[in-house]
Amino acid sequence: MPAGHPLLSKLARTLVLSEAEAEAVRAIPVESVAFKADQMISREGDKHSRSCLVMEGVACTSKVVAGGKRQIMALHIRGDGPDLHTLLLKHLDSDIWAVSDCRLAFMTHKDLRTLNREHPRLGEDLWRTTLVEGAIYREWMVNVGQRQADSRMAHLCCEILLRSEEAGLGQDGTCPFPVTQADLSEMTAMSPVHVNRTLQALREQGLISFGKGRLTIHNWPALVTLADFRADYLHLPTAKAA
Amino acid sequence: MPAGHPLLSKLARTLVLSEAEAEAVRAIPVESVAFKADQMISREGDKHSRSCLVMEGVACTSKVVAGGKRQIMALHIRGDGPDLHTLLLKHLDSDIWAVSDCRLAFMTHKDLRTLNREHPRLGEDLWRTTLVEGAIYREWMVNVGQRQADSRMAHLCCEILLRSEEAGLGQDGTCPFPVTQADLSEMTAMSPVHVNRTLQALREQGLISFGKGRLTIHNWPALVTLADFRADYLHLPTAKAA
DNA sequence: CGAGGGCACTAATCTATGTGAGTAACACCC
DNA sequence: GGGTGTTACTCACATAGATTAGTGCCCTCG
Repeated sequence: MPAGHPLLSKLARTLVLSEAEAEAVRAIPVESVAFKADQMISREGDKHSRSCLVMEGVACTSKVVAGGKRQIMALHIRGDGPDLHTLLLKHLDSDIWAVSDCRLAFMTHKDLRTLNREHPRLGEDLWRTTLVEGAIYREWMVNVGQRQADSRMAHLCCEILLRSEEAGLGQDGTCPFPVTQADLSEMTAMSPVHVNRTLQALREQGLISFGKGRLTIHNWPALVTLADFRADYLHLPTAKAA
Repeated sequence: MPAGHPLLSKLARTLVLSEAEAEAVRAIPVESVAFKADQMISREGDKHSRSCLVMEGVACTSKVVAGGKRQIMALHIRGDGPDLHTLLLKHLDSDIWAVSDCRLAFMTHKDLRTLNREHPRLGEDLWRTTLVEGAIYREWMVNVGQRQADSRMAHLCCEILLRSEEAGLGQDGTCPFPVTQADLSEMTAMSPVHVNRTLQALREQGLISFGKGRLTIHNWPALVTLADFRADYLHLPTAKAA
């Protein structure tokens, strides 16, 4: 995250802050913590007194089922709040992991509640953020439940690029995407082998390249068509449509 | 919904309201509208100036993908707010349908915003509601992505019973569940044929009965085990554990 | 600079679940 | 009270994708 308070950068994406509001945000102390790839950040059942914002790298929310299989339900990039909901929900119902090396900014619930009380407009934007997350969950469910492997993977790529651009991380059809094929398999609910086949198919069609922690989309319109992608569910302020 | 203001009954599930709070809620005008089974309630892209609460029957949130296949992402029973998020999100990103005949209570965003402003504690509970919904989306994603057909169906049954009990609709292992097998197939992302096979297997094992708009669970512990069901994600105030 | 560990990738085989094409049992309606 | 629509249910067969068991390429670290 560029210099400045991480929460400030996040809010400034959708809001124009008054000086008083900006000051209130800057007053919130932040502890920045680094995590290595595949390190657990929080565990299901944890009771939190702080929430965090992703500053660098990629984190995820996941769950493991009885048989040991794991589903990644959400990917968190710069500006996302993986556990904002613990502000109001007593315990965490999923695990949170670092997917790549990453750095998180922790703020206390107490401070966030005070902000919410004294600057309801900002609290509302935080609430809005959690609602957009919900919209993304819905779309991922559609993806996992109904789309074929190639569309499914294509859809994920479209989303990642748009969200990265929104976070100021990507442009011109390319963005950082430091995840392994095994990670992709847990996001898309396919086997790692099939992820590999599918990526190759997309590559051979000249739609994307993926590797070395980076995703590049070569033919956005074709990918969007294959993916059956409509960006409305991301509720982006900047309406990059086609 | 029993007599009284629908929003009042909903909030009273988790909160003890002061007389002033209760009065503020009762002051909100409600329009009650009936829908027939399979009638669309709202369409993707709609811009709302009102939100609703389910009073009777079952509604769902769903999306249709390019090939025409449909995923039901959420089921809404008495007390649920299928489109509460339109309070802060400009447009709807999914369709909302009546699954069975149902009755909804509509309130204007204006009134809800006023309530939120003047009684932040109540607004917070509404926010909390949307966060629980998010937790349910996460669990459904795990269900659709990782669990086998029988566990998947079992998990859905466990959730429905617990949520129905919480809504005051079911008890002693039985609750109304007015959905068809085709509906179930769209919730679980399996084919209708396979839903039928799976239900029969669960019946033969003496775990559940389902039919005539009603679900009965005969062996809760066994079903919970098969389903790999842990209720924590529902964030119920009454902690019915095992 | 050589060894070990990830990770991408491949190939052969298997299986859970989908598909298509029906029949049977009701419920509603004219 | 027979026609029509809806839902449950069956069977035979097809297939997308899982599984298992690898190989080989880097990168890193000692």
